Order: sequence, then C-alpha cells, then structure tokens
Amino acid sequence: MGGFCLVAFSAIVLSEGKQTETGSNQNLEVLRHSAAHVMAEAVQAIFPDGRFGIGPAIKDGFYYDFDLPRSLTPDDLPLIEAKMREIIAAGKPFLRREVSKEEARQIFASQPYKLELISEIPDEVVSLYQQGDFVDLCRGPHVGSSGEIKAFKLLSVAGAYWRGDERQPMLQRIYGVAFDTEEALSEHLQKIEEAARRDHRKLGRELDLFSISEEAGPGLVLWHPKGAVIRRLIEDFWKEEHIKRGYDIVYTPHLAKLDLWQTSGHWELYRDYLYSPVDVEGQQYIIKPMNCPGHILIYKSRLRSYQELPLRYAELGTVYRYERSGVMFGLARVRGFTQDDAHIFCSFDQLEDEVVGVLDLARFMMNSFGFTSYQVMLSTRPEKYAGSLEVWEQATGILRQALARLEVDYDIDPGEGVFYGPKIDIKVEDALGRGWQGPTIQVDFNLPQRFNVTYIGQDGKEHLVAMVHRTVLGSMERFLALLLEHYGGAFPVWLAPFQVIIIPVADRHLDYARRLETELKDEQVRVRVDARSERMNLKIRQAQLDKIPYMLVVGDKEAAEHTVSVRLRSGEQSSESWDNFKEKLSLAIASKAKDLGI
RNA sequence: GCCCGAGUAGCGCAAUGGUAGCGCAACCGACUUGUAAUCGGUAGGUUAGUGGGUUCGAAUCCCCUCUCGGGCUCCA
Repeated sequence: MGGFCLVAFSAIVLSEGKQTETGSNQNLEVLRHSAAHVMAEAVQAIFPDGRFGIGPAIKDGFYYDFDLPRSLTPDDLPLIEAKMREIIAAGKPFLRREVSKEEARQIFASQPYKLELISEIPDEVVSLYQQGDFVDLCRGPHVGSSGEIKAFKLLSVAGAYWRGDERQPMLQRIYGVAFDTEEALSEHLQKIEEAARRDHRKLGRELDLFSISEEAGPGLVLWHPKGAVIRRLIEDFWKEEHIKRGYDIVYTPHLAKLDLWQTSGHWELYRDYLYSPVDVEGQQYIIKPMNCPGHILIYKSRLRSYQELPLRYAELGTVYRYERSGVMFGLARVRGFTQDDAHIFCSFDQLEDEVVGVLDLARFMMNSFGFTSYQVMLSTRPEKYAGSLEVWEQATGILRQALARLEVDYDIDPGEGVFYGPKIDIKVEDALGRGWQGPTIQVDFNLPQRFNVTYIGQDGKEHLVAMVHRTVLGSMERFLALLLEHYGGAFPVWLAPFQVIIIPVADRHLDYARRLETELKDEQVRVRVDARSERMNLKIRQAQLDKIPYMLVVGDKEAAEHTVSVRLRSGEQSSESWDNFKEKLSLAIASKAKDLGI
C-alpha cells in the first residue's frame, strides 16, 4: 500500500462522511495513526522548520516521513520519544475540522508536500486534525486525546523517497510500534528478539552452514560442508520427485553467446541485471541470468511432434544477476543463485493440466519441508505487456481455473504480472514476517515467438508452443534461508546435517561408540562419535548448540546391556535398546517426521 | 543506486586523542568424567583498505573506497 494514498484518499472518504467500521483491529490502527501524529508534533517541536510528508499506520505500528534541516541519528529517537511522552501526558485532544482547499493551502503554505497532496484531492473540502500545535491534513479518524496512546516505541530511522519514487527527494522516516497495552508491546518486542535469534544469517554462521566472503564478493555464497549436506538432500529429493512427475533433467552451460540473449530479449529488456560480456575469440559471451534459452535450444535441437508434448525440462540451474548494492540480503537475495527451474513446452490445450500439475507439485514441496502457511498470489496483466489482450485473458483464466481445481485460496495482485504473461507466486514468510517469493509459475507468450518454438500438430502444420517457466522451491539459497528461519536451525531429522552424535562417557567406551557408529553409517545415517578427550557435559552442550536431533550417551551400563541413553535436542531423555532406537530412527527419517518421535 | 548507522583476533564485545584488552573458539598439557561450559598454560590484531588528511601523537577527528546492518527504490 502506498502510504501517500492514505492521506490523499483520506479527505475523499471524509467528505462522504463515512466512518463506520469499528473493531479492535480498527481501533489499533487508529491508535497507531494517532501515535504518528504525536510523533510528528514532537518532531515539529524539535525542528520547527521541518517539512512533513505522510504518516500512516502500518502493521504493528506507524511511521512518519520528514524533511529536516539535518539528518536524524538513532540518538535522536530517545529525545523524540521523551517529547512524545510529554505530549501524551498533556492529554491533548485531537480536533477535527473541515476547511476549503483554499484555506488549507494557506495553512500549509510552508509545507510543499502537503500542498502537493491538497492539489491532488478532487473535493473542494478537506479535513484537518489538530492536537496541540500540530495540524495535519488527514482523513482520520483519531483517538480522542493524545492521552489515549500508552504503549509505543520508536524503532529506527531510515531514508524513504517521497511517494516511493527514487527521482523524488529522500525524506527521513521514523518507524515506531504501538499497542494498546504495555504487555502487548513488550510481547511484540520479544517477538522481534526471537526473530533475531532465528535470523538465517546468524544461524548460518553459528551452525557453520555457509558464508559470504568479502574476498569472493558480496552476494556470492560459499556453501560449507554442513550447508552443502542440506542442499544435497533438498536437491536429491527434488530430482527424485521431478522424475516421478514426468520431468526430464537437463544441464545447460553457464556462459552463452550474447546473440542468444539478444534473441531472447534479455539483452534489451533485462540489461540492468546482466554482467558485462566477455570476449571469447572475438565473440561476445555473457554469463547466464536465466535458464530458459538453454532449455529452448534443447527443445529446438530437432523438430517436435505434438505427440511428444508436454515436454518438461528441469534443471538446478545456477544463474548470475547483477543486484544493486544495498539490496542483497543474506541468502535471500544474492547475485549468484541456483534456481530449481523447469520449462514446460506444451500445447495451449494442455496448459491448464500442466499448471495444475505444477501447483500440486509446489504444494507438495511446501508441505514436505514443513511450510504450512504461505500466500498464493495471482498476478494479472501489467500496463506494458507482450501478446494480445485475448491471449492474456485466456491464460489468466487458465491460471484461475487451475487454482480453483485445486481449491487453493489466493489473492490477486493486479497488474503485477510479468510483461510476457500472467503468473502465480507463492510467498513464504521469514522470521520477521517478511514475505519472500518461493515457488512461481509463469506463462510465457514472448519467448516461444522470439525463438519460434513450435511443434508439428496433428494437422501437419507448425504451431507455437505454450511455455511455462516455474520453480517449486524458488532458489536453493533463498529456500535454505526460509527453511533455517522456519525451523530456527533445528531441522527435522531427514534434513539435519548430523542426525546422531554418539557421546562416550569415558574413553573406555569408545569401542562401543565406534561399533554403533559403524552400524548407523552402514544404514546411511549421518552420525559421528565425539571422541575428544573432553567432559561429557561439554560435548552435550555443544551438540545442543549444534541442534543435533539425537545424542546417544554411552557408558558402562549401555555397553553391558547393548542399549543407548537417548537425549533429544529438546532435552528429553530415555533409555532404549539399540535395535529399538535404530528402528525408531529409521522410521523418523523415512517418514520425514517433523518431531523426533522418541 | 539512495538515506542513516556500523566495521577492533575466527565469533561476541571493551578501549572516544596518549602507539589495543576481555570472554568464547584455536593450540599445548593435566583430568576419564553419567545428561547444557573441568583446570592450567600458549599463541593470535600494522583496529575493513599495503587509501588520503588533521595532530607531537589517531582504533578514536575529517575525506575517499569497500563491506555489513536498518529502510527506500528495484526484484523475469
């Protein structure tokens, strides 16, 4: 939601005199919006010459954008907070009044941003809210008095372009959170702390899964052995499932002639994301940003009959894209990443079944990895688009139909489709509730035409194929980030880099420990013995920190009775006969169980 | 790319103008331990940059560059 709309539309709604809905969510939103006004008043008191942008309520809180004579630093926040508390303690009433636009222009004569907003309001009457010395152009509603705002905290300052447009001046935005009780506030702050503990960047280092080295370059991921184990398991599972579902696995080169990317249109339309060409014997090549042209060339390596369709080419394809500095984010947004890509070539008649198949696969993948809540978005035709309106309508209808057939709940993202076709995106949330695009299903009307990708139909004539680009995880990098945050690093057994660690009580128990290790290794279990001459307590602690699912403590008793003392990373303990444990373990692994089942 | 902040040993941090210190980790040694940190010792940094400046003196102040973090923009 563009913040400025809130204000711009506010007066419209007001002039109709409609403020009907009530309810606690609504009340919280009002409270947060009022907190934004109080913050603006505080900032005005500190910076009398400040210019004001907009200040809406957002999820959990509010922000306000300012244009101030100097930069704000985090040190300013406590000062502004203190001023806000004064305003709150004073219990200033929020006064609403309606004035003509002309009058409003006089009131906001020194406020260029407000004047801009006023000029875009179609009505002749606008509404103002005032508390203390601060007057704002605003639809409202607001709380009765600043005294009603109790639990709030300012979190951060950030730059934000006026109206979200990078050609416009950059304002300073202060973010805050507000709740109706102190308890709710501190609960929320605790949630933020918990999210920081689940941050995949932190867990990645702590669990020794991956790193991003300044020496290699930003946005380029180094997968450490334990991270690589998880990736390998994901990839193996992915490949197996794709083969089951009629995909062919292919490989394509990482470098290809520039001409190919000119044909595909990427050179023209996607150039900002491409790395500079390299010269190979006088020919220009670029490193691939996408896998599609490669798959198309495989398709086009010979004439195709309708009888072969659909053809589904899948590749764990590593691509490189230039991302502007400042947009990289851990594993979730990088410059080199491996997509779990596939391209489906089919006839238009087959499109719906194919989309259903992909949707079902995406859902299966999400469930297999434990993601139970995700958001499905259908993105429709943008303003700039390739192909005819009619084809777009038809394809969008097919996507809708596919969603309906699988009874998937979804939201519509109007105009957010790619220029070459409509798409379905699945968004997964990270620990802080930020949504990341994982699986995506995109219909393409553009590439088949550009590359003349055809098949010979029953009628003996050439027909253009329908093409679907799709991922069912997204990319290995982003998917690992989401998995890490989802599980807080405590992976289900089937994905855990180490599934079992054997901890001998004393050195004399090493032989027994080794015997167990060998048996488990024979069954492909990822196991090791902690044979260091350290105290058992230390080994347990470290295994806990490593979030290893099963710790087997073995001493005299176990060796004598052929048992193991099982400690789960949850802290639960039990004594099990060796065979019994092995059976439960293999069951937990095979069933991809989310809990440890002992 | 833009705004703000930060960068000190592998990690977490201290030292705010007087030539760097702590904890964990690492290494060595002792201990052989029953469910989340045994004890002792050793070594490790030209303070992001084989950048520039101010100063008698810079981790500390200023400029440039790089990287990271919070946002904005972008995200086929």
